[in-house]
Order: sequence, then C-alpha cells, then structure tokens
Amino acid sequence: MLDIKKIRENSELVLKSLHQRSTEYTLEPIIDLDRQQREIQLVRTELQAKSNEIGKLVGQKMRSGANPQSEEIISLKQEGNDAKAKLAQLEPREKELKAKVESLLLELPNLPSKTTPVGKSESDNVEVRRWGDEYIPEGSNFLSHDQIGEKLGIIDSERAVKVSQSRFVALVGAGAALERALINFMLDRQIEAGYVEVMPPVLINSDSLQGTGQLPKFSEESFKCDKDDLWLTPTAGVPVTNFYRQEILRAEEVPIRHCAYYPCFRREAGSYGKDMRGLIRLHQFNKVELVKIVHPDTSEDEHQKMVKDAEAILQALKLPYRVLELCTGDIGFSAAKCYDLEVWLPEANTYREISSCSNCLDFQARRANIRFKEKGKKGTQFVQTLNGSGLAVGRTMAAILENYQQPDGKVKVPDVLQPYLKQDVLG
RNA sequence: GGAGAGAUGGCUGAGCGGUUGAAAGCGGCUUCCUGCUAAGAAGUUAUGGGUUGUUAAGGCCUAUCGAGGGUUCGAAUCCCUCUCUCUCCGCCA
Repeated sequence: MLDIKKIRENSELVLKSLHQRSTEYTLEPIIDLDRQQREIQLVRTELQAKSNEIGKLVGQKMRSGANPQSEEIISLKQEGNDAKAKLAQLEPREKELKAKVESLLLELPNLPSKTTPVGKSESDNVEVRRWGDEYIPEGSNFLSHDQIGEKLGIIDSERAVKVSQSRFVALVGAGAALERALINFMLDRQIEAGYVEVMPPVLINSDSLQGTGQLPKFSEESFKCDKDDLWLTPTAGVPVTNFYRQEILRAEEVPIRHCAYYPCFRREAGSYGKDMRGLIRLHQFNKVELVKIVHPDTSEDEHQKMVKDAEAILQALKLPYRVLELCTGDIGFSAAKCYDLEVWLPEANTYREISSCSNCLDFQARRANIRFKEKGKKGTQFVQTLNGSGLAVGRTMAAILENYQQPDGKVKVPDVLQPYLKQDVLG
C-alpha cells in the first residue's frame, strides 16, 4: 500500500511513477475523498471532544451527590444528546469515505524503484548478466523435458489429469525422487546460506493475501475454499511474510531470513493453450521460497544477496542461465524492483523464468502492518520485505532433464544431486 | 460433531456504568548511588489518525481493552452478532 500522506503531498511525483507502469492509474478520486474525509474528521473530533466533556461533567456532579432529576443534569444530558445526534450524521459518512480511500489505495501497485529500468513490456527487460554458456549442450534434436519424462516413465500426465484435471502432473519413481532430492538440496543450501526453514500452512485467510498484495485485485488467480475464507496459497511469500503481520519487531530481530519448501497453487486464468505440456505451467507446483524482513537501510543489499543465493543453486547444478532486471511495465504488483533468473532450455532453444526475486520495500509492510522499533528512537518504522524463489522445483527438473539428456536417451544426474538421489543416471 | 471456558498494554494479571489509556507485578529505558559486578533509589515506559509547528522538538484534539453493532449524558464493564483461542467428550492421520 502506498502512503496516503505521500500521495497528498507529492501527488505529481507519485502519479508519474505509477504511469511508468501503466497510464491507467489516477489519483484524483483518492485525493478528493481523502480531503473530504479529513474535513469531516476535523468537525467530528471537535464534537466528540465536547460530548466527552459533558460526560465527564455529569460524572463529576453525580459523584458529588447531585440529584439525577435536577434541572442542571437534565439539561446537560440534553446537550449530550444533541452532540450525539450530530455525531450520528457525521460518523457514517466519514466511515464510508475512509473505507473508499482504503479500498482505492489497496488497488494501487507499488511505485517502481528509481533504479528500475523504464519500459512497457517484457521486451524492455534488461539482461544484467549471463552465466554458464560453457554448459549449454551442443547439438540439435533435443527432446523436450515432457518427452523425456514420458519416455522414462517418470512423469505421468494422463493419469494426473484423470484424478484431477489438466495442468496437473504426477511424478513417478525416479521423477518423484528427483523432485524430492531437489527440494532437499535447495533447502540445505539455503539453510547453509543463513535462512531459517519454515513450513507454514497452505490454506490461508484473506487477510494474509491482502497483506502481501494478492487481494483484492487478483482473486481470480488463486483457488478458494468458499466455505471457509481460506485460499490455496499461490506462493510461500504470502504465509511467511504474513507471519509477522500486525507485529512490532525489535530492531535487533531484523533481518529475518526464511526459506520454505511449499506447494503453490495458481489458477493460471487467461493462459489457456500456453505451455500445455510438461512441467512449465501447472496449477500446482513446488517451490523453495526465500523471504526476508529487513531494515530499510539494508534492503537493497539484501536484495542483491538474495539473487545471488538463488543463482548459487543454478550454478551448483551447472545449469546455464541469465539474470534479467524487469522493467517498470513488467514488475509485479507489490514489487519496486525485481530480478528474474531464466534457465536455458535446449529443446525450446530459449531461456525460461525459474526464479523471481522482488524487493517490495515497505509496500507489503504497510498492508500487513509490519513494523519495527529502534531503541532510543521514538515511534515505529515499517520494515521492508523481499521474496524470491530459490528455486521453482518443477522448472528446475525440466531444465535438468533437458540439459542433462544424453544421446542414448538417458539423463545424467547433476553431481551435487547424486548424494541425494543415490544414482548418477536416470533411465 | 456435543458440552463448557475465555480473549485487557512487551509479558503476567486486576478492573462496583462516572476524570480508567487502563491498578499491581515482571520486563525495558533514563538518571542517581555504591570502588567494578551484584544490589538499591527515583523517574519513565502503548499504537494509530487529525491538527498546529520549519517535512523539527513539542503542543492540542481524537480513537483503540479480540472484531462489528446497540443501550447510555457517559461502556474495558450491560445487551446482540461474529471471529479466534483453550478444556473435556466423540471421531480421526
């Protein structure tokens, strides 16, 4: 959520920044409603003060033994009633205005960081660096990972569709083992890098989704359990960040760094026909997520480190990738700055997203009301939140199957996974 | 699923409808004191919104005792609705 004070005082700058994302945004209604609300509040609190004074006065008189039926008391009560009648007119209007401002604020995305490249779409994203060209497999006639998976009998799409529906897969035998090995490997590495593992609930409430920015605007993208105000989580960033919702942390407690293995659920509404085969775009997929809750002064630094932590997994697996910095038109709703890691897929002859590391600054912290208090400083400050994938497990498996395929149809197991899988070749 | 209990500040825990934003204790902070440590003394100690002020310090108003309504001149306290937590029984991995 954006700071309403900032919108009030620097509306032009804020609007300019929002327009770097898209020109659809306007601030006029918010500014107007906010001004009205404050005008009413001014009158209302004055009336309230008067009413409180009357209340106190009556209390004093009663305590010192005044007759409740005395003219003085009766007239004071009347005065109190008058004030209350006026309040009853103002209060609902103010409340309504406040709610409108709030709901408009919740619909506004984060402002892009000053360093985020300006652009309209993904084609304007900027390649920051590239790694592992020497590991790009030579040759042609590569099989796609889903072909390899079906051939080896480790990915079973048909049966998954039978028990569920399209965009779900089942892993069998070495496929399931590979998924499990990847999860363990990724977690072990990230724990080593200083992240504390958590296993949060998968069904989470609406407040949590609002806290990280999935609601109210993107309800179409998550699965909901209608009877319960519970949702299937689209990413672990939601529950892990919301761990600290409505909390005031001590400054010494940050940075908090968490990693989590987590099944993610997405409706993928509006992507019909896209990536229908294989492990790339599923309604359910596993991810190892990285989340940081940090002091504003260290957040840029922590962001860079988070990207490095995600890259370290790809490097350990010797999978070629590139790092993109997303442009203002392509960064997510809550993000101010975002790097994507894209892994090389030989069959498609292209790079595909496998991790996305966002710095949300105080945007989510405001929505979720996560603050910290510094010793000696008065008041509280908002923390800053970051989240990134380290990595998407299914897509990692796809990349391994494709990059490690051998001419004989078998798939070599990356060195670092061999201790986990206890074999060096699949097939 | 059945029966019951409860939700108060960083924590524990009081609170007859009337200066209660809230006793007390613990913890935290500041100062003083003792040769250090330990101990002791005094003071201080929530968060948000508005307004004023130099985008300061501070002042003033207001709200907040799980959430939302209601009664009342006045609600932490009474009434209603909801949410959550806990205990016992049943069922269950």
